[in-house]
Amino acid sequence: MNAAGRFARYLSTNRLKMTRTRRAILEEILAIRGHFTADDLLAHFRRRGRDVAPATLYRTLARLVEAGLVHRIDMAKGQARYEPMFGRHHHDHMICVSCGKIIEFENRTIERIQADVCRRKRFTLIEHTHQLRGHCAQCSQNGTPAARPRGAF
Amino acid sequence: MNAAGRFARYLSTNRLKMTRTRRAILEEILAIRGHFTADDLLAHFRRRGRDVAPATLYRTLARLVEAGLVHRIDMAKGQARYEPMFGRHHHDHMICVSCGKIIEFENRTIERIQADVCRRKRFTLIEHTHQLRGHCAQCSQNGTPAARPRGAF
DNA sequence: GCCACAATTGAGAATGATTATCAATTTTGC
DNA sequence: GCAAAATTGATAATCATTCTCAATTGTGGC
Repeated sequence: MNAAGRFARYLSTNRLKMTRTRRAILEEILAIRGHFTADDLLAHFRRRGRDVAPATLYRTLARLVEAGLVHRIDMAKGQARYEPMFGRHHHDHMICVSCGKIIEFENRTIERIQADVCRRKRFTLIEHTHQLRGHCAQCSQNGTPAARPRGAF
Repeated sequence: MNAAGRFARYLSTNRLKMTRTRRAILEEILAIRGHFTADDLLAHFRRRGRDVAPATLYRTLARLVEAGLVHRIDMAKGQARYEPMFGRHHHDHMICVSCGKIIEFENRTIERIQADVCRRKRFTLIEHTHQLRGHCAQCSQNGTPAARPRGAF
């Protein structure tokens, strides 16, 4: 089933409604197709004359995350990032602290070990975050002294 | 060298000063010896009559983190946790979403694969976060329906 | 297709952890 | 002991996100 269909199903299952605004937000996300912030989306809408209230956008993003159609990446500070998860499988992120680029990676072995660790501790895993922060290839090459964290000497 | 000594060294290296307040904060952390929030520390001080301004505490915690003596655990929401790192090596965390308990784990294989992944992508790793969220042994056993995330059906 | 009712929206206020500001105070190298 | 530089604390500011609530919009049942 496509994204809109899955969202519709999720909504009706939870006695929620498929509204014009929700449809528009989902379409916008399909169009962006990368990592984005709530503000990115709001800007897109503003540029197109269609104005969506921040509160509404945040609410809809929360529903999309619940529905499993969008994934939220909590950053240590600043705005959270979101990414569509339509027909994609789980992956984790490397975040460049100088240019902000997000690089995806996935590793089945890590996931497997992680599951083992949980089993051993009788921990029922719901979700996990695995973020690597550092400098991407370009930024390490160019040297970015300004981005070197304080106290790293 | 002990924690106070290492902090003193870090401070003088960076032209910072070892003050009465900083010493008190470090001592308090040594006494707590587990995971704690900034508010936990503030409460401890208040209870003892010694009042420390939140701004000062946050500043000092930042310095301790920079000095590598304390580790900051960024939570998806709410206050950050801190933990002393005096003579401990790196580990990651399982966080119980119903009782808030933090369980530590460490796995050399995961760390090694992680380093491999970075090398392959020419990514210069500075730090990483690996958090597993779910229910701890006690909470899974007791059943905690209230904590079941929305949309998990 | 209409209706009643529950869900949604938007505007704006509120939240809450953390950071910035700045005058008064404390450290420290010399 | 002094001067310069760093720190403190009180308070205001930040800022992403959530809450509130009245007005509007979908929807299941008829």
